[in-house]
Amino acid sequence: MVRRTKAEALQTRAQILDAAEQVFHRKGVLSASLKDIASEAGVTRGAIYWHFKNKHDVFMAMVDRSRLPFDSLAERAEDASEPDPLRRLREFMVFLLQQAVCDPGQRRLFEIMFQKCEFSGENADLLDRQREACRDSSARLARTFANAIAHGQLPESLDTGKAVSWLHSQLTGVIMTWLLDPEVLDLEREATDFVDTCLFALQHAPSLRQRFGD
Amino acid sequence: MVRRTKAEALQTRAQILDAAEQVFHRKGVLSASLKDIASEAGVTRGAIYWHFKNKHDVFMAMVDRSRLPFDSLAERAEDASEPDPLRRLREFMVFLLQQAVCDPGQRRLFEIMFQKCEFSGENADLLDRQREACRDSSARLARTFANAIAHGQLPESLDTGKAVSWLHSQLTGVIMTWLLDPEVLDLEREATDFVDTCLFALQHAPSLRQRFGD
DNA sequence: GTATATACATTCAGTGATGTATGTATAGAC
DNA sequence: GTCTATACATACATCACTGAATGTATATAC
Repeated sequence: MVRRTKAEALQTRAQILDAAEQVFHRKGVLSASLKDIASEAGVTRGAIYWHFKNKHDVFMAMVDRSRLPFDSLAERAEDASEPDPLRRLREFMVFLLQQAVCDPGQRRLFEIMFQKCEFSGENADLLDRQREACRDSSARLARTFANAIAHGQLPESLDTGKAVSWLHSQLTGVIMTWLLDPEVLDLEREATDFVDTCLFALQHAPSLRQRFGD
Repeated sequence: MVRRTKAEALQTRAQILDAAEQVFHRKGVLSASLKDIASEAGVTRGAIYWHFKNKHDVFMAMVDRSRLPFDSLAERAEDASEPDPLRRLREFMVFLLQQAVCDPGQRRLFEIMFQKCEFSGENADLLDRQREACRDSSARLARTFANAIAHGQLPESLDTGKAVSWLHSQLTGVIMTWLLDPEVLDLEREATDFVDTCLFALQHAPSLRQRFGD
């Protein structure tokens, strides 16, 4: 059977990306061959080369496809008319962590990016894109902090730059640590405590305040 | 020229490991070929196959070689007779971060492990070893915390298990974030503030205390 | 209804990497 | 001084993967 309809072709494309996710997760992005992906998807390499330029292209498409559903939540926190931005931020962080635990696809993606991917050669630009995404979310965080400060939920003297990179490190680190050893951490249970600890430090730690010596 | 003396052979071995570190860092562990490493080291693949079984063996040897010099510092913090364990812990953490910034070899190692390595196939056991190392250092941290609690430097109600994994996440995260975007973080300057924020949370955050509901 | 572009499957040549086998000159044991 | 194990270099066979070329049957445009 050949020459599917357009809808079927789109489905084939999606199958390939699903298969790629599985195979990348199982064997690593570089160790995975297009043959592996093809047989996992139930097609031949020809189908992959029809839809994509090469393996790197498949990988990029797979990453792009998972534009996180977090945007809407994050946007509410940085909305200036939001009366309780800190609570939104808390919700967002907890949701992010819970999602990593409960959504297998999300977890697989994290594992691929953190453990099953070599950022070298062609994949090096993936690092650039992560950097950009990181800066984007940092800008959002900064706006959220400003919002919370305006509402008296965070101290005015908070060094927002420091606080942003600090909070970012937190989230990255806890996800990494959990991925490495899920037995030890039990992220699902401790997510709220973890987030609360972060927020507590933001509110009260003197070392996150601005310095006068600068 | 062939058949070097034993000392020269050891030096050749070290050269190969140095070269491997460079090439792994530049091209990624999996993308790097033994030919690359050999020419970087100024030898042929024959020399590598004499000293090592295969590329994976080279990689393992390279990782093992860098048994961190942190042990002595960490040991002092968990020594029960240490009068100021929290200060030792602080010193240790600051030293760790400063080392990541200032020692290029250390930084290269971090970048290789975090960004230039696929933990799949043969490399999967590297993950296991990291997990073990992580558990080891967690046990040390737990002893250090107990020590600090005994000295009244941390609250008795501190949930040490939670605190350990929390602190571990911190360090992992800040190193990852810094590696991803050194421009944004300036870890060298902010290392002490970062550590102080961690310690502050340990001392004061209610969400790191034990719960009665359990 | 025909033509053409589409959505793949199949085949093939080329490439680079690996592991091993072999060559070789010397260090060190005796 | 001879002999053997050592410390490599060189040469070779193999293999998997890639990318492109070709084949082909059918949607779809007209």
